[in-house]
Amino acid sequence: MIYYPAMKSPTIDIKKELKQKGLRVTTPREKILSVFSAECQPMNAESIHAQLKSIDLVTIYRTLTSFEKCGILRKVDLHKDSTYYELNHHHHHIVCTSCGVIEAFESCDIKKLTQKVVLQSSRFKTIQDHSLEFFGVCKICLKG
Amino acid sequence: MIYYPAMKSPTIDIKKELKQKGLRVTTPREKILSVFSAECQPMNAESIHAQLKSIDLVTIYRTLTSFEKCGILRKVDLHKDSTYYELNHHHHHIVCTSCGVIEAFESCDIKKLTQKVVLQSSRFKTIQDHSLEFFGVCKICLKG
DNA sequence: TTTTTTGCAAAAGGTTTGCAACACG
DNA sequence: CGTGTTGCAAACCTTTTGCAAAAAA
Repeated sequence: MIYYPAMKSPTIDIKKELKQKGLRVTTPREKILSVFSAECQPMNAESIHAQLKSIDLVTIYRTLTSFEKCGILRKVDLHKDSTYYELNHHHHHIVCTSCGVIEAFESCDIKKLTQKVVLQSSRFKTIQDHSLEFFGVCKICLKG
Repeated sequence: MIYYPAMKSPTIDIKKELKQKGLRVTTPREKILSVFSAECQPMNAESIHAQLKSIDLVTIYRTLTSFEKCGILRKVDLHKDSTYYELNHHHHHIVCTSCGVIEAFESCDIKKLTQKVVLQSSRFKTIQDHSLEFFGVCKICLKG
């Protein structure tokens, strides 16, 4: 999966981050968070396991779940078969529906839209989060 | 899954719609499209099968895939375990992260944002589609 | 009649669960 | 020491594939 990030890999104090989120510091958790910190791109359980073969796949699934619950990671929907996670920064993606290349971008000014949506909604008073992904055909595929 | 639609169920000429999209008119396809037309909400293979027990689950999967390819349906990501599809109208959702209730809305003015994104992108010149879902806690859950 | 679609059985792929051994705090 | 976490095996659930029979054009 070719991926063009919107920003450089963040510097994370792994141990500190885990403690802050109320998680015990264990070797698998440190290693898995390190991978996300270094790669800064969406990853599924299998792609992490490929880099950390000594860690059981089951542990990776459990770690991803607990990281998501405590807010370290977030799920991303890229219209792929498995669940992808990434560091919980505010950014979005453009996915090429032909070759699958992904480009990230940070700017996303949908405050106004969010406000409008809340005003129109009878059941929601506030909104915590949103997912926004664009799908198109990249320049290279357009030419081919 | 409680669902509040943004619009009334559309009136669809099932046979015509199938032919228009270049699909053969078969009983399973007519029935499955009827379900979407009547319910007007996101559904997965299992929920359709629950209503159409005489149709094999495999046929439902294959039908959903072909409906998506020809543009009758689109995938929606609701952060659930299975793949949900809905009629390919332009609308979005607010999902309650506590009880799972879903509210749909139609207005979505992100043309400007889309243009901005394309201008900033070095790899994409146009964008065909976007997914936009909001996540929050509904009023009822807030009180509970 | 030719081509596509369906149903059944079986397999595949991703993810979860049970439980004993182990490690963190 | 007590509780949370890991690894292994096995189960589970959703989705896909192969193939012969049935149906559409």
